[in-house]
Amino acid sequence: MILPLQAFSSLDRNSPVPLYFQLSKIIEQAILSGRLSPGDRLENEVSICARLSLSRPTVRRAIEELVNQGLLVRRRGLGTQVVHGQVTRGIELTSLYDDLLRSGKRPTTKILELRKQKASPSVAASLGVSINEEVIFLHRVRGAGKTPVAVMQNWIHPRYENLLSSQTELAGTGLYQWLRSQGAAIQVAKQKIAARRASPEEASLLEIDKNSPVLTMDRTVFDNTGEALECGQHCYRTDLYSFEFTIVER
Amino acid sequence: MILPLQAFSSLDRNSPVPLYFQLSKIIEQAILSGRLSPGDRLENEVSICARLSLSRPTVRRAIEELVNQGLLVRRRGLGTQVVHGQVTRGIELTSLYDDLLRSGKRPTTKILELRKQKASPSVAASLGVSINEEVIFLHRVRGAGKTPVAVMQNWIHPRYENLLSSQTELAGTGLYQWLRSQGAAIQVAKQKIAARRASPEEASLLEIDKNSPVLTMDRTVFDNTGEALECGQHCYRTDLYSFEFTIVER
DNA sequence: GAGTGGTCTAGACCACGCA
DNA sequence: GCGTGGTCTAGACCACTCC
Repeated sequence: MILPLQAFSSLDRNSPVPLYFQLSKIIEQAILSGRLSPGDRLENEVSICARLSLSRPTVRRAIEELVNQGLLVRRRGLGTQVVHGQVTRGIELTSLYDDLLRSGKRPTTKILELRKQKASPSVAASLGVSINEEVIFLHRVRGAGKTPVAVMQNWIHPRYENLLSSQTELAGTGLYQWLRSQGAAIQVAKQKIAARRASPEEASLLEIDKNSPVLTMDRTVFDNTGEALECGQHCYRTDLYSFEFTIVER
Repeated sequence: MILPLQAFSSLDRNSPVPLYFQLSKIIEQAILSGRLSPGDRLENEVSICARLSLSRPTVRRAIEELVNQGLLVRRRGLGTQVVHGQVTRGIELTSLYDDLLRSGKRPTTKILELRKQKASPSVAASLGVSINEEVIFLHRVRGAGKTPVAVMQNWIHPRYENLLSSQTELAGTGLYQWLRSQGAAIQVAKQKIAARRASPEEASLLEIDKNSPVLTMDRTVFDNTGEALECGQHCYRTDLYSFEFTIVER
């Protein structure tokens, strides 16, 4: 099966959106909508170039995006095919707030603490500040509707000090959304996912039995200058949250 | 600080290894070895091109690899810099066996079951076979030295039927290593990480208390034809295992 | 031999950040 | 205005797979 011509009518060469990105989204849409099914072969690169009057590097880059997302596989001499299996979003740099929104839940936030705090050695190391320098400490319970989902502790770099007076915005959005609104260009995150028993305090906040298992994520986030923005320790109810993602062999 | 010239002496234009890959490894090595420190600026692209007699797309591709690994960040008009923070390997398509080896442990395997089994509805869906078609079922305990680390159940596509007579090789290597030795080109994996209480059987196999938390991973692996190779449900001791990785905003 | 993706070149022009 | 990365072109040659 071949990607139908009709799908390509919408390339806009005057758009600020790069051509490779437009094309990538068009093909992605063809896959997600089912017009291209698992196992189907994509039209070959050279032919796409000809039909769309694009150069081959541009077309290759569009396809590459989807290969890196795990939607397509390429084999030299054979062609490009749609991967089988359910489509799963990769882990992206989103906050739990966005995740809940996307899955149709109504995200809620209870801010337990928002204050300055001297950096512990581990927080100082993560954020690249001196030990005992003051950083912003944020302690929240995130929920879906009336159900608590996660207890989150974040330590934010002191250059975002005005977070201290933004409690209201913070309650209505995610931390990342707020950081972006401050001009931060979030780019890289290093994270660790593990599990343990809930502490008594966590159990009570999450409304689960003492000693229940919780899923934990420790994460440090960097911006496009390569400097740390914030680090956090989060713990999630195991009955309401898990991490799904796709990895691709390079 | 500028990447020193000397580092570039080793480009081999006759090697089958692509130039962009060679260059990428050279820069990566400069970062990992500390010759380039977090915050350091990389020499600009055009100048690298000139010095190495490479075209700009080739140099860009090399740098791009490292940006996608979260080692570098680029800013238009400003340059390319090394990201702060510890370097963490991304999650790769490796088996627990490889993970243990890399961290200096001595991986052990106890195979509990290796036999044909009719596919359950969910296994059939994952592997893309008919319900009740026979697949290969593999049940193992993986350990480090004498300590059990994970209980792993895998269901392998019936086209790898000769796994049934490879119990010995399997005990000494990882499943993925065996699959590759059969010509499988593992390419994409879709996985879910979660946590729950251990079942009584799991607790006994992992030598942990009943109801202890375990970290779980469900994974389906696809080859370069886009077809499923195997799917598995694994559960890990939380005191011995966690998942670390880096994600990059696209 | 024909068809496919993989690598590479040598440019071009643009958008952005800064002085 | 200048230097940086971001996008794009129009080719070239190669490696692999299948017939």
